[in-house]
Amino acid sequence: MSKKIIYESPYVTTDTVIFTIQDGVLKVLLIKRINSPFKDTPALPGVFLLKDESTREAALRALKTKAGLKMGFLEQLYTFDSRHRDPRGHTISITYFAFVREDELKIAPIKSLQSPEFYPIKKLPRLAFDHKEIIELALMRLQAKLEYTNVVYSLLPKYFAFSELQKAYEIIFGRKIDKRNFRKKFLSLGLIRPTRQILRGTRSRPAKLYEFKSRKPSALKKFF
Amino acid sequence: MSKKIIYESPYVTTDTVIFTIQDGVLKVLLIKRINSPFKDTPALPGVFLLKDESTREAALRALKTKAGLKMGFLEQLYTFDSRHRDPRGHTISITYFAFVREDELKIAPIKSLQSPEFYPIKKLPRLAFDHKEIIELALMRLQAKLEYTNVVYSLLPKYFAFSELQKAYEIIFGRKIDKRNFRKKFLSLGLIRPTRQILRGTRSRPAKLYEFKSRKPSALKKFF
DNA sequence: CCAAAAGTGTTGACTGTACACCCATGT
DNA sequence: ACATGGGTGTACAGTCAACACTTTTGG
Repeated sequence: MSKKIIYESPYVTTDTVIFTIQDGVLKVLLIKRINSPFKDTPALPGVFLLKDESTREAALRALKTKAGLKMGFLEQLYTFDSRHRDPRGHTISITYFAFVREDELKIAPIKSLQSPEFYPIKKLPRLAFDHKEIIELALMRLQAKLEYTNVVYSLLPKYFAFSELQKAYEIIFGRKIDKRNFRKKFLSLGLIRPTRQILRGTRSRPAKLYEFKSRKPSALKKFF
Repeated sequence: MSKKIIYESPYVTTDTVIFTIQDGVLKVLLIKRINSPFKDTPALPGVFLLKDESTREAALRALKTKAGLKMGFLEQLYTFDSRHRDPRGHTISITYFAFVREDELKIAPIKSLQSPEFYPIKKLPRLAFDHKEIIELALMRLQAKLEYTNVVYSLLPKYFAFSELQKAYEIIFGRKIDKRNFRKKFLSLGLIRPTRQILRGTRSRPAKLYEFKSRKPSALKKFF
């Protein structure tokens, strides 16, 4: 029945890619490693799995203890298991990713913090382990997500101008989009509605503010 | 440096969903478990990971030893880690999936076989662990793959009639497709070319046979 | 000659894309 | 008054879906 299992398990870790937009640039959250291997090298926040801990729980724990970030939703990205990805021995990493709005980026001052910082994705330093590869995959998934789902809402505040929405898309895809076409297309999806709020004080014409009808993830038929 | 790691790792397994089309029906490969838990219950072929074995290698080993199937390509599906998915203790499973053509289904007679059999996906028996959930996810991915990539080639022989191609799509999506529109759309993708081969002996008009220009996986811009 | 599947085009609706000017405010 | 970003419509091209009849063979 519950016979003792004789196989020797590999080490199991999680690593998480947190994206945000800051100063008009897409950034990822990295910490500085305080131990060998790769001491002092930037890396994704990750931890070893504890007994009976799910990988998602472990990922949230890593974000909280190493980066002071309290996240809700995380989506599983991929499991990395190349044989020599960790010099400490056979180690697999179940990776997650998520996006946060700038105004949610309250990094709490905890003692265990490991110099968390957001780095522009265009200018990443040399990273520990295979974390560069993980970030590249996460970026592809982020773009795919924007095309097929309504997840942009997690990058925007409750009330937002159309131009902010468009800018988020432009930053993540790295190209300009036509204003009129974008507005038409996005409105036709029926995901957002105009509000009575108006954004003033911008030394230009005030902008009508919109809000998402729902802030639950849902898949779309077509997008870009 | 290489300090001894003190965390206790969960058990690590792999499970694989192999799809095929047989008798005009989509089927998955299952084995019968020979040990507890879930003794004699159908399950996906899977194994515990060995020391320094990659999860993909382990998945291939499971297919070979438990089902006598020698596979090439496997694609990672998802990592399942619900806390109580395995009564033997904390166990995560990295899952894979693939499709094979009927004529590749040479199940080799190996002593270790565990009654491998293909089951119609519409009439699955009660399965061990969370394997039903795994199969459901794999089916969704299979359908998505057909929409965005050229992977159908792995379900078809080298030379095939257009109607065979269409039937593969109809079976997997579970609905009829218009002959003329399908032909136009698929030809416009430029993935296949007509050959000089002709399929005769069908008591109806002979069919021109086509072949894929390339049998490497590649992503398409648009599809269905 | 009959049954069976192969093969073939047109139309209308919709979707995506390119493109340029006026508007409301802050300074 | 001017600088700044907000807001709007049209026309063309490409794509998708609906739809029915003729052709070629085997039996």
